[in-house]
Amino acid sequence: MKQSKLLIQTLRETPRDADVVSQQLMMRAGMIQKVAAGIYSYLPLALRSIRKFEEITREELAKDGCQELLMPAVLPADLWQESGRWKFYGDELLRFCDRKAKADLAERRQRGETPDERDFYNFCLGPTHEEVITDIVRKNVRSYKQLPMNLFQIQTKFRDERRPRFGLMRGREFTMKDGYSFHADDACADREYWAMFNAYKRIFSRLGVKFRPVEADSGAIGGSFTHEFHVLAGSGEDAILSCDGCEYTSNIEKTEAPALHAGDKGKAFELKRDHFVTPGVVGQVEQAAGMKDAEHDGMPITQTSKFFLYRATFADGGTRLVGAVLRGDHEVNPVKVKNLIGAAELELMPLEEAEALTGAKTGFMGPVGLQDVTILVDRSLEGAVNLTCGANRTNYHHFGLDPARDLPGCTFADLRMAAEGDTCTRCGKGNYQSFRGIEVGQVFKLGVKYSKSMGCTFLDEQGKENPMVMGCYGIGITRTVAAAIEQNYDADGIIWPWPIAPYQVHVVCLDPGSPEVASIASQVEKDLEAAGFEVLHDDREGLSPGAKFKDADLLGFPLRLTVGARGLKDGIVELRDRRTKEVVKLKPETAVAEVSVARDRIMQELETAGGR
RNA sequence: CGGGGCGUGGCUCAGCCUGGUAGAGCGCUCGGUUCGGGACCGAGAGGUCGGAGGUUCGAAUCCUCUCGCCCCGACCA
Repeated sequence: MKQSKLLIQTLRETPRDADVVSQQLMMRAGMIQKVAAGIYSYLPLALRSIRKFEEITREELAKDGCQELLMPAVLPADLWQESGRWKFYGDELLRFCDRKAKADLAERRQRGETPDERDFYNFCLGPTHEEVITDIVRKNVRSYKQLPMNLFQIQTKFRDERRPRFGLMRGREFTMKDGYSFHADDACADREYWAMFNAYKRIFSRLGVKFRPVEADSGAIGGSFTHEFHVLAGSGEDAILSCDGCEYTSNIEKTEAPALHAGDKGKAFELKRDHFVTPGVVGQVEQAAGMKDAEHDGMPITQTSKFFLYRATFADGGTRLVGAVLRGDHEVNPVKVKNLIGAAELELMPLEEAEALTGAKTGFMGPVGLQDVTILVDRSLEGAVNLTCGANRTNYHHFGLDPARDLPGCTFADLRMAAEGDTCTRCGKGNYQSFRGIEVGQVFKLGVKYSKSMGCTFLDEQGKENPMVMGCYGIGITRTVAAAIEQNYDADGIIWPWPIAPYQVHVVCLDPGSPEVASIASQVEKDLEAAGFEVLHDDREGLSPGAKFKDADLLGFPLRLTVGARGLKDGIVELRDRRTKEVVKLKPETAVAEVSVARDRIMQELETAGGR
């Protein structure tokens, strides 16, 4: 491909509205162009990478017998009502109405009525396709003999994100591989789950990025278990903890926190209800230092406690107040609190309300004596005595708290945000290490949630009707391509992993005005293409060598082959590795052989550097 | 949705406070000199200053409303 004919405009400066590296580089490299917030055109270079990753995905899924199909992006409301999600999905579901519903709406308005327009929405843009696939399967599959079945599609999805950002990483429109499996029983669904887990490991390994499968939170009503696949990158939005002694790797939202020693486990004092006057003491550090009496001159921070008030909302619409008690230097993990009580939503109580409820300013709230509040205590405080806590009276703290004694009916559980350095709860030997990750895939055991609500059943060997057990498996295709850049770039531009590079070799001709040089460059281009390499030939005239090199670095193809009059005087061209910047001088006739050697070396490095 | 910021040639920005001929750099076109890490000279093309209304003799500039975009928070491939 001749670069002079390629649709591309590189930018020297970073567009102002690009905020993450992948977006900045893709825009500067002329790969994507923004059309609206979170909505992008994929220009030729970007599309090549996207297609390559799709192909890797297809090939690996085919090995597990998955079948590709394609469902519509525009979906009728009926199906979503059947699963119940029309009501619960929220504003991320972009809903609209067709001409018939519009006419109905207009007619009602004509009659002087003021109907709610939302009641007339009868279509949506699909953010995910459980409903449609379940509908297809229930219509076409009736017998256990046809199961299991694993179906997938690669399709443009739309989610009306509250805040689209980060370019392709969190767009509103994006390309996703979504797969769904159907099974006669749980055991079979579990086997498929692990088959997909392994397929995903193969897919991301082939991609050539560092990644981790991590145990994730499946939510209170979610399936029984789930793994997320994360590309490791400093700019990732998710925190991951990974044990350095075993395989346990999990999203910090879910990571089990070990119980740590807390408080004084010796002789218990009475809860001193006469309060310690602690004016101006809000933080735990001051609280610990401020606890003084005849026998104590301050305390360790591990003997203080902190308290959070939440309002939990349940699926049935009911609400409940929940108080969480943790050691003073620990962080609360709201996801654990939410899952423990089985809430659908959990929100930190607004400060004014919490102050009204407890009768104390922030910093002086505590769990003792609160009515109608479910009290949860982190398990690190189990057995602890002589803790301090807010006294629910401004400028006062209690001293001598024993949760088991002073908080009747409280529940001890793991409420804490695990932290780097904590001892692993699985092996008990290693310590957690922390990483940042970009979630690019998820495998999820759905169970019978959709098959039950939508009547997706089969006849078993006894002729008895059963709901199918389902699993679902997603990969954010466009996000993954962006994530690969987030992980692989330098000050000069992108460093493409070989398997998804738009082109593999960039032939840069420095003197296209010279017929001899131009013809050798074209010959090298032809030779490489004939050998199966994908080549972009920078044949543009009138640009200085520096400008061409800058562009080549920005585009970031793995290998650059420089063809210039200077080198050809000595009969050589130069092959440069984008990542290592190493240069090999070679004769043009040996280009194919040398490029092959370089490719083999790069692929070898990818294999050793990948995920585990 | 709450809080903050920004909309001026394709890109980055100045001009706005204090109203009076719409600017610079990059990119693009043409000519010339250059030519191994974003060269130089000259000549060009390209903008209803996000939109609507208002104040004024006169608005990119002041006022009102609106739309879009970006950042920070609660949600997610």
